[in-house]
Amino acid sequence: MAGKNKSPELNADGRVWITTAEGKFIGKGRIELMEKIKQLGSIRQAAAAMEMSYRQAWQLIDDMNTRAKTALVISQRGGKGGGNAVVTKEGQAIIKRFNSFNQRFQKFLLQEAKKFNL
Amino acid sequence: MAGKNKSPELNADGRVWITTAEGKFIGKGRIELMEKIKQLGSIRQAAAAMEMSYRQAWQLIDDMNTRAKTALVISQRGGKGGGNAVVTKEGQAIIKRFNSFNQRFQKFLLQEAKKFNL
DNA sequence: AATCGTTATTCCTTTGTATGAATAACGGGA
DNA sequence: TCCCGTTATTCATACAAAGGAATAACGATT
Repeated sequence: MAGKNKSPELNADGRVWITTAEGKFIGKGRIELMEKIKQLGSIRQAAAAMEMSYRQAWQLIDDMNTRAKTALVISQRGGKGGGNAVVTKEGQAIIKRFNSFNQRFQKFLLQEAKKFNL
Repeated sequence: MAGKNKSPELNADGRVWITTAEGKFIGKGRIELMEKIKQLGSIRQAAAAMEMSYRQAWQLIDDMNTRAKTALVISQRGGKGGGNAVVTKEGQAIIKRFNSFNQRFQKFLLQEAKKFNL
């Protein structure tokens, strides 16, 4: 019965996100999704790139857009290529905002991790 | 009123936890559970105090104990009061460790929140 | 020996979440 | 006009997480 290998080496981890009064608003996943949309110009292709269902991707976008003062992603159907999606400048602003916030958080975690296994 | 707030009341939030090589190990919920056990001396009463099912509480304790190199909570059945549970000194050490880690994180979040609504 | 309240464990049901399928709408281009 | 790939939306289902119920084991106290 080979006993389970105990892992005494502890590490610091965590997640951060941006909230509104209604609760969790934007985290790592939605940021990645918006970045993929910016790259690929399509919700469907962005979802595929993240191995996420189109349905879920669309719901995330929809939730973001309805809660934000100004839409973060604008999409159109029909036309060249069948349709497309673009990240608005408000969307790009919040991407930057979250990423710098998250970068500072990652540095914080690194500092904390050092304190752990002294 | 507050300054030029385009997006209304955005806030910084997040969670931190301690991991082992096997993944997430201890977060806010398990710490609270251990603190309640320390207070009340009983897994069942601790679970009730947190409005958590005994079943889940027991599973959390079991997972913690099997993964830690030394048990964090020791329990006995039978005897005075029907049984009891105590937090070991290793358990108390990790409670302290997490709480100070988390306190520094809360300060970090407060700093970040200030940057949000400039 | 019987009682008591807790720990320890299993089983079944419920609830919540994620996924896939299917379909309509759309508009540029062949 | 028809075709194409995408957006937009609904429906049913599969899977996971969570909870309650039920039961056995335990040992001090009576």
